Amino acid sequence: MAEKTKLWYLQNFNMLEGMSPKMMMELAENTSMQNNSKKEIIYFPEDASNTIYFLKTGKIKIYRLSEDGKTTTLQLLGPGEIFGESAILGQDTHDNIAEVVEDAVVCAMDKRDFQDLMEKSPKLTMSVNKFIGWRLRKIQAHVEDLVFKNASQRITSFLHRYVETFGKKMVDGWMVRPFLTHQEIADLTATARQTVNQVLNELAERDVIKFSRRFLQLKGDLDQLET
Amino acid sequence: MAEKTKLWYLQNFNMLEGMSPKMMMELAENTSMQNNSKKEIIYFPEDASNTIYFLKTGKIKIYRLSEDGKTTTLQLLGPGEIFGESAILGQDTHDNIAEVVEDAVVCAMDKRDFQDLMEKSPKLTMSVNKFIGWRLRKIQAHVEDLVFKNASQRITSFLHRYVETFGKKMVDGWMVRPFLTHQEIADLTATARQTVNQVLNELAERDVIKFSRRFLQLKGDLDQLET
DNA sequence: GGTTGACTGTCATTTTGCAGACATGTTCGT
DNA sequence: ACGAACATGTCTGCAAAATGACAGTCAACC
Repeated sequence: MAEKTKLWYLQNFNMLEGMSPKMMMELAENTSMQNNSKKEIIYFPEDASNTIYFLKTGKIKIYRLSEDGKTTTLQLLGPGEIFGESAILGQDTHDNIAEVVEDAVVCAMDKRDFQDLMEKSPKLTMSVNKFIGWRLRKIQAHVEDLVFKNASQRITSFLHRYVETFGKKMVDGWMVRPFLTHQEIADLTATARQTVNQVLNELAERDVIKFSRRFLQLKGDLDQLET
Repeated sequence: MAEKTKLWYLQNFNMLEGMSPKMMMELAENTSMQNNSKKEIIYFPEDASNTIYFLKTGKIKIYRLSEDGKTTTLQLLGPGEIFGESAILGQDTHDNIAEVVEDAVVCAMDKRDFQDLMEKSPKLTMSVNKFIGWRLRKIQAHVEDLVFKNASQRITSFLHRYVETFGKKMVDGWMVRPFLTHQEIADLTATARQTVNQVLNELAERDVIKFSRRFLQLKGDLDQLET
């Protein structure tokens, strides 16, 4: 495959910013690409974690199941994010599930290759550390939300983050498309489907948002979605 | 100070296992020791994170406050654990509070020194990654507990972990001393003080445990503390 | 050794949001 | 164009636990 195309794999990843072109080439050389469509599972818990993934386009969710079949989503990832990082954190199996939420292009790299590169480049190591730290903060904030906020606050502030991350700014507010199902939002916020529905309709009532299955529109400013 | 004493600083840290003696000397050289007594704060959020800490003896809790003064404890750390790791994860401030729960000996090392050593030793880097991965798993399990378990299950399984980690095995069960206050347990399990009291008394009723302010005794096997 | 402050034990009260049930609406495949 | 599968809207009851209030206990420190 043409080198240019290979390099394209690795564009738009914050984590790799500032790496030397030579390094990037080497990385790209070891990377392969796959197309995954909605509902495909990338890995299960107990699967060997030999691979680290770069999400080029689409959305992936990382979630967990309880014994009695309930679901909670730990993270919703968009373009530019990395997942399956347990591979480079010295763990040989995954402990959660990665599933495609929205058709995705994923770049995969063997953990050994990546670790070799890390040994050669302290700069890469630093970037990885930074990324992990950022991930750690995010999940701590998640805990904080679960403990301090009630159901509807969790839903509202999730919407805030969601619109901020995935939305497009318009003259009169924000637009996100496509949107998630109520059940998906419930799993992300540790609430019940019915509660999500209720809160969403309340917000629509107050004319803060407008939504349907395929889009969500925020009228006006992001900070209406507070508390 | 005598080199032997310096080296003592760094014994019993899983993370440092398998490091070369030379490396250990270098690490020890850059380490200083401090005694901290109960209720002392080691760092606050927004404090610059220039230091990484090794907990030699005692207990430290890492916690967060909400705007309206509520508390939740993210982690309770015992001898052999590391904290303040955000320093090596490329973040320049802390985002939570580290407080001494039980008189502690803490070894402190400047993050720059530590990072220099990491650059020299890929082995150390690997260990650090492993440690971070482990920390990440722990907090993900915490989230899972919060979402899937109810208050009394959280309290019981916290007791399980607590006894396992800090208790001494006896002929007829386990003993932990000193014990935590009900409020501290409440903060760790995201429950109310009164609920902790209730659950504890229930367990005592069923003759599974016996406790007072200063100790907790588990009669028989750990797996009585399940679900 | 008595007073102060922290911790424990136990109520009654109130709230939140989950669960179940079911109707309606939408999408997609054939 | 039809029906199955999936998604949304809405109601009702219920239960877990937080909250608030207060009495009893313990320990430490003048």
